[in-house]
Amino acid sequence: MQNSEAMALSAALLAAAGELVQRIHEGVVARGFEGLRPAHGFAFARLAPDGATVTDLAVHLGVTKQAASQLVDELVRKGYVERRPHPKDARARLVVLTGPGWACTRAADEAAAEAVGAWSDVLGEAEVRGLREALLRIAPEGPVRPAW
Amino acid sequence: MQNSEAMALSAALLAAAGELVQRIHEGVVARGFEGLRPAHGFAFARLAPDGATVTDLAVHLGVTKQAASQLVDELVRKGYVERRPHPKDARARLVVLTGPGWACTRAADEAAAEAVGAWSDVLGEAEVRGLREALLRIAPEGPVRPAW
DNA sequence: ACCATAAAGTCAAGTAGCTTGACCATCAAT
DNA sequence: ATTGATGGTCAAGCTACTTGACTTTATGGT
Repeated sequence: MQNSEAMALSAALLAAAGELVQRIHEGVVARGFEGLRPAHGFAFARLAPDGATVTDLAVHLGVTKQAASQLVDELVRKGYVERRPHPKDARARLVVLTGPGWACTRAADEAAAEAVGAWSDVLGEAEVRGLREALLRIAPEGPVRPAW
Repeated sequence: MQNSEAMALSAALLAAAGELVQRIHEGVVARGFEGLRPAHGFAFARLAPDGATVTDLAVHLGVTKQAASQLVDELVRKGYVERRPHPKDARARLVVLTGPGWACTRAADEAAAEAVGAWSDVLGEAEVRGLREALLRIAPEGPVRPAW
């Protein structure tokens, strides 16, 4: 592997990831959810199954818990999540999605499927599947929110 | 393609891209270049062949020219680039890499080759090649500096 | 040749999202 | 019961970015 090929792969990877995030975000906006940034989507992904604490969210996003708390404030203000008392720990609070929060999560799923579908048209479904599995083997533990 | 699979692909793509950027950055630091952020590397990539104007750089990075100008200021202060008069346009200034700038660029190439080499150990060279070509066909025009 | 418009760059001020630091309430282990 | 660790918030500060205003030089039409 020559250096220039490694750089070409890096650039292609960044371009693909950037374009995907952009398209998902546009799809979400097109479905009527405004005032959100991609970072909020990363948060929704963590909150989706059963909710999470602010600290969980901070770890997931790779930021301080103060930053995660501010992000939750914002989502509460916009009606996408709410803070509920934690069933097992009186210090903690469980942040869960509201109705609009779930709707937005579904919209993001749809937008993602749409964006990836466009790739299937170019590569074919089999190769897209191969792509996903190769990436999963490469970076199973990569940061969710790459910061740079 | 189901929605959940699209999200899995998105997550894997982001994780891989994030990890790659992180590793390249660490490799650059390990080679003795400090005080730099990944964004500077994206700038180097544009400056590498023959230099570029601040406006070129701004377009490449997807930021305002003021932001690009500030970034150049910083790189000048740290000795990685210098501003030279533009040969064809007295308004413009050509930003070019200095010796240390070139050395840092080579270090980044090496670090990238190292990181991608680790992937080859997992996937095999052929599949990594396939990955690169699939990504290039998917997102030839993606943003260099995904912002989120 | 002249003027109007556009483009390259910089200075200055404001902003948004993050950080560090300090603090309180609660948990868990001795 | 005491001590240290953990979840969360408040407050202040930092930094990379933005918008706005301006100067200098290029470009194109008349």
